[in-house]
Amino acid sequence: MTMELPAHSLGMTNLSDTHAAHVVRPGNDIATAAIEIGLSAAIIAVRNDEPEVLTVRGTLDPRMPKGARAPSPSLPSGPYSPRDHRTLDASLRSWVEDQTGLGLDYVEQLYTFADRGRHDVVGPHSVSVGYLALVRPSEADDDASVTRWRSWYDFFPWEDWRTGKPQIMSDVIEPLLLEWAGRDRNGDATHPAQRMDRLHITFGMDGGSWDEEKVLERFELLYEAGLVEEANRDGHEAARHWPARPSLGQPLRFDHRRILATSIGRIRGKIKYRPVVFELMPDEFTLFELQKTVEAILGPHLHKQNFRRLVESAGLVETTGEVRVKTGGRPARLYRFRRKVLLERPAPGVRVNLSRV
Amino acid sequence: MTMELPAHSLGMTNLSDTHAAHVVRPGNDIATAAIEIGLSAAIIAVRNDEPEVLTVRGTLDPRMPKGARAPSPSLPSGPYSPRDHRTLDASLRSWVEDQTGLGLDYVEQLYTFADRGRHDVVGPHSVSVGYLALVRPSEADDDASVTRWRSWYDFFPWEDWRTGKPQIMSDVIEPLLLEWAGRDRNGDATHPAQRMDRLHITFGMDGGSWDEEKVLERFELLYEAGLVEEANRDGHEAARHWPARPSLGQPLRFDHRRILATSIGRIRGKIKYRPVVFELMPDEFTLFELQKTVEAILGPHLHKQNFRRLVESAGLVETTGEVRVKTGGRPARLYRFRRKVLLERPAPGVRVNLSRV
DNA sequence: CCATTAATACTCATTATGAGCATTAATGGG
DNA sequence: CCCATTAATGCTCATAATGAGTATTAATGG
Repeated sequence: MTMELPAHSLGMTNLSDTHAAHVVRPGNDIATAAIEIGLSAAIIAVRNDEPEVLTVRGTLDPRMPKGARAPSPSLPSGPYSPRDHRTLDASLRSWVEDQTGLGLDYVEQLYTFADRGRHDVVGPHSVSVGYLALVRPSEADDDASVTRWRSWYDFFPWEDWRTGKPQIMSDVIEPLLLEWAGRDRNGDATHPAQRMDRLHITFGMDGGSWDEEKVLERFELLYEAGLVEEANRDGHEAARHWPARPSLGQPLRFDHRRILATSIGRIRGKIKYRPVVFELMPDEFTLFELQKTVEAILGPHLHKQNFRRLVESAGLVETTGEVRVKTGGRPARLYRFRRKVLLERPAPGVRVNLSRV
Repeated sequence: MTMELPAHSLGMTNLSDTHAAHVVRPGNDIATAAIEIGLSAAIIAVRNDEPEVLTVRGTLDPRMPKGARAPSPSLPSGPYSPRDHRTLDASLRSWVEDQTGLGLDYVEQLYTFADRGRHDVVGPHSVSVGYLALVRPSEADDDASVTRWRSWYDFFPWEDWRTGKPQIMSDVIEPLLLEWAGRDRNGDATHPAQRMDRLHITFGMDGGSWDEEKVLERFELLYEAGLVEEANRDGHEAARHWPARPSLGQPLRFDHRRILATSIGRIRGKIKYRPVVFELMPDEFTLFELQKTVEAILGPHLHKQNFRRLVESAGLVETTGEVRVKTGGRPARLYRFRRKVLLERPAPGVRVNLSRV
């Protein structure tokens, strides 16, 4: 048997040139500072073709001074309590159910962050474990007054390419980023166009292309450039370079916008090679409804006939025998997810490609 | 523009049917049990076409009774100390350098585990963050007496398909797993062939195919079945069902074999779509050396001519102009990684496919 | 000088992918 | 009741990507 390999990558190559003495300490003794672990979940649903995330309203602390602004909303979150739960997952589900009433089905751990100085909290050191959860529209009711479903583009307006390049990119972001890149040379001449390279890769500026998966990279760059409110909040040095204090998109508390960025990037990537869309669909749906859900997440428009061909030929769905009539045209057949594909999958790994990008 | 979507997945669908009362608690207060965070790294290198991992020898504690067995080796690891390091990464690099003298370049966070009862440690609760690091063979010297490079197949002999299906699969593992699956029905009749389904997916038994990326899933299944030493060590119930106490592969301390399993699965997956192989290569190499490194990781043999075609057409490498002579045949041109591809990458995400598997 | 061993160059059949064109079947108005 | 409109479906086609195989070329070691 032979395989083919794909071809490239951003390569998370971190160049740390630290080379200390070769002191070798055997064994490993775990004994150090006590830390708190916060679990946060970006809970995603697609409702009316709009990708949404469940937020918890920023409530105004009654002890706060009059006229203080309500704090930013946050993602459902809470501490990990090993006393009550054996695993992080279990703890998260429990917290989410307490806070939102939602029983989660699909849950995926994203990343563990521990940036000191990237929260507006004081107190003990905390490490933050981010999760992604997907729920079906039927689960996503709007009753609660404390939680609220919001379009994820409220927080990342520059990610909304559903109708072409968003205005905010050309009008606001690109000029500001160019200015930021311009300040690059002032620093050290060792890295000539380091910043422009990053803009090229992450924002597709200067002739690059837009990679809809690089949501986190873009947010991190905007944070570093001091262009999102969180950077200002955290007292990030770069934020002081802007006299006008620009603030792009709605901020979230703690590092929650970073977790949401990670989630969006992850789901955009995963939807392309794993049948996760079905976690967002009701039991029965038309192929076009399925397509619109995928498009809500990815942005660009898919070729309808080819989408149908792909989904059907891959055996992902089976018809229910019924049709939906009020489509505006010819009635559409209803389908359901064929769970059996999960058992049939041929040789998933055979699709080698080295770095196709 | 239109895109195509791939088609399936194991879908980490966790069915939690917990549906508590819809108690909604606003805000989010972080305040709970103090926990320790352990960082561990699976440091990988390919030396002489053998995929290896750096281990720290299990030293015999002098207080231990005479004749006690030396504890299992472990991965380089240590606690996260927020006082000394701002990020988890920084802390990890520092620990690794202390323990092994290695300055890491490519580092990637894998997963955060927190299974109470899955360590042989007593004391405070600890959460474990696993990392994957890749180093070049030139970095991987064998001097130290405390650390040791070992083939990763020492720990996962069933993963070694380089010369076809490994003996241990047919002779030992499959029979034991079938026995385990047989005990399934005894439990509840609600899940008829649940275990067989899992064997079908993870081990390709009963007509399924072997997915070289499912390293973690296989290890977890063996753990659950009580077939790896760690399950016995942790007092896992399933381990008691085996009178003969089978133990497959070399065990590691704590949950380190799980972290290594995650690493192998991750790198096997990633090498197919990101140019991470080059993190394992010296500056100059022949295309066949590159291929052998990929094969060390993936197992199956690649078609030589097609591999060359892929790598060259993707613009991943450029020739140095020199050749290597002692190849055993015609001299081979030397190549180096073309770092510029990282800036050229077209539209990486355009490769939509929904779930191609 | 020749047999052996790889490296490298090409060719070919099959599939996968990206785009259109054509047909079918509801709906809402004359 | 017929027709224009709007989608859902069905099919065809050109091109690119993949998996395999055959043919050459250039060292090395008797």
